[in-house]
Amino acid sequence: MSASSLTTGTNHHAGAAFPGLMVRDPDPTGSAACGPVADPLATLPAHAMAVNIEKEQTIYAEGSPAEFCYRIVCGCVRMVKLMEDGRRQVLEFLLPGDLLGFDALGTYDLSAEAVSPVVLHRYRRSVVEHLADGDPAIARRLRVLSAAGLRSAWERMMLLGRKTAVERIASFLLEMTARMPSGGRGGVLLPMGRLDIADHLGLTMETVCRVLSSLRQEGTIGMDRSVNGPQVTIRDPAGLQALACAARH
Amino acid sequence: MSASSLTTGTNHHAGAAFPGLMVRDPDPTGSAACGPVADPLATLPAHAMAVNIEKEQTIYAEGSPAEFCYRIVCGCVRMVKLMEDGRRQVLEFLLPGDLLGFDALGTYDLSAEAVSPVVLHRYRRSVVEHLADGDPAIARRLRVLSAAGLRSAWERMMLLGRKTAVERIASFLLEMTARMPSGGRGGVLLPMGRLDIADHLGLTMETVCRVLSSLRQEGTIGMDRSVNGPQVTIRDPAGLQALACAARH
DNA sequence: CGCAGGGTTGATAGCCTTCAAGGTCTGTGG
DNA sequence: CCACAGACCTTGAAGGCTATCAACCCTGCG
Repeated sequence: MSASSLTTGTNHHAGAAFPGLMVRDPDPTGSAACGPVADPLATLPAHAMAVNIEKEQTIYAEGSPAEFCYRIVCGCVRMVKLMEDGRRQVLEFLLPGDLLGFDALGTYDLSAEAVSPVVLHRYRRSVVEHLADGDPAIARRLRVLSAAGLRSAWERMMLLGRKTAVERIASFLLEMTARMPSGGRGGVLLPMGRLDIADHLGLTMETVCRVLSSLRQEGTIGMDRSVNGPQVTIRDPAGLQALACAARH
Repeated sequence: MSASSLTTGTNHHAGAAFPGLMVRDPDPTGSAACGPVADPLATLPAHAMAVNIEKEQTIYAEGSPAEFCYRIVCGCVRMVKLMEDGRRQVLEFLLPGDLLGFDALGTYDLSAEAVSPVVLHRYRRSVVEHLADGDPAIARRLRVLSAAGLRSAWERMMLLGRKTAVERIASFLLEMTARMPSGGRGGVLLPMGRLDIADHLGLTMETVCRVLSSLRQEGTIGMDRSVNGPQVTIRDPAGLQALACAARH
């Protein structure tokens, strides 16, 4: 939204286009925005190297040295944390335009895995750090990105700590429709499976299924089987919105 | 003058003048640390203004314009998010040495409230931003702080999404003992009430009580009533550690 | 056609919440 | 000194929400 030049082409892989760093970005300049300003990170792509990742493959693993950071060109990535026990938490899903690894600190603290086939631009972290040292605007931009990450983490902590299953699913669907390219109107094509959604929302696969089914029966959403996976359609956005926040009995 | 002047007031681990935005800070210099390096933020206190806050008073409210940021000199602060519904999530507790508001973006996204009487150093955010623009080391330091905040947020999301009540309490006690000044050995004096703990861990007050009671009966912890509140003593750290991670069935 | 993987639905159990009552300590005033 | 109110904490009993276990469906594929 903020960088309109980006969203013009649906599949912005056209070499010249340099999309902004994050899909939703409250304030690209960090403060006192006055009209459309060039993204300080626009020079970054000059240092990029394209990388293709197959579905279900690991981009980087928790604990490994953080040498690179990435920008997603297309596809969907999940950020994962595991317990020895096997329990899993998907901390977030990343979509085209999102950045990953920019906030690493020596080693990665999360694993990054491809939910679908993914195309990335890869940058050397040392290069990015060097650029930031030389340009306060870039440094500021990186701080803004981290701050945005913190905000979304806090929002999700509220979801995990205090919301019911129905509220979590409703919130998730609304968030995804807002972030997905085709999210303008009804349909969302969720690239991730039920288990990924469950591990993202602190639920089980079965509960996710049950809630989705009941939402469909109530007419709040629709579910079809598209060619490349299950498609969810929002039939009653207002209803979903109501469920997402205030749905305690 | 120097950073040490800040920490003198509180018995805080020496050297770590600025333990992460929220918690501990793995690598103060950002990367390639070679021995003890002066904290880039050491010059900050020159711009500080001391502020006293009474117990249960609000330092700043969610949604209000973010004009200031703070460093805690002594006392305990809780960062809170509310739903219209009244449900509450305590996203984190901040202790002496911790920073708050440095990651704000126009407006505060969380409320900051004093759990106990609190003394703060207050900085104007515009000043901090200006300093960061002029000194890459400071800018880098701020990025490291945000990254540390993200890590602790991810850790807590795992806790909220996937851990049982016993595991949450055990994790919480261990984290607090590690962070509290007197945490070297057995006892921790928890400054916050049961309800705050519950809202931090995504539980109810009653569940917190029950789990603490059962831990006491098992001899894992001890509970005494000190002059300024309930005191928890860790009698079996290894046992707690075991409960914190693997306690399913 | 059989198989494998993901998704859906059902029955039961368990963890935690909810509702409720009792307990302990502190401070205040008679 | 004692009574009493109030805040906070603790414990008990019942119920609900979600997990667990299990079966079944559906699609794609060899």
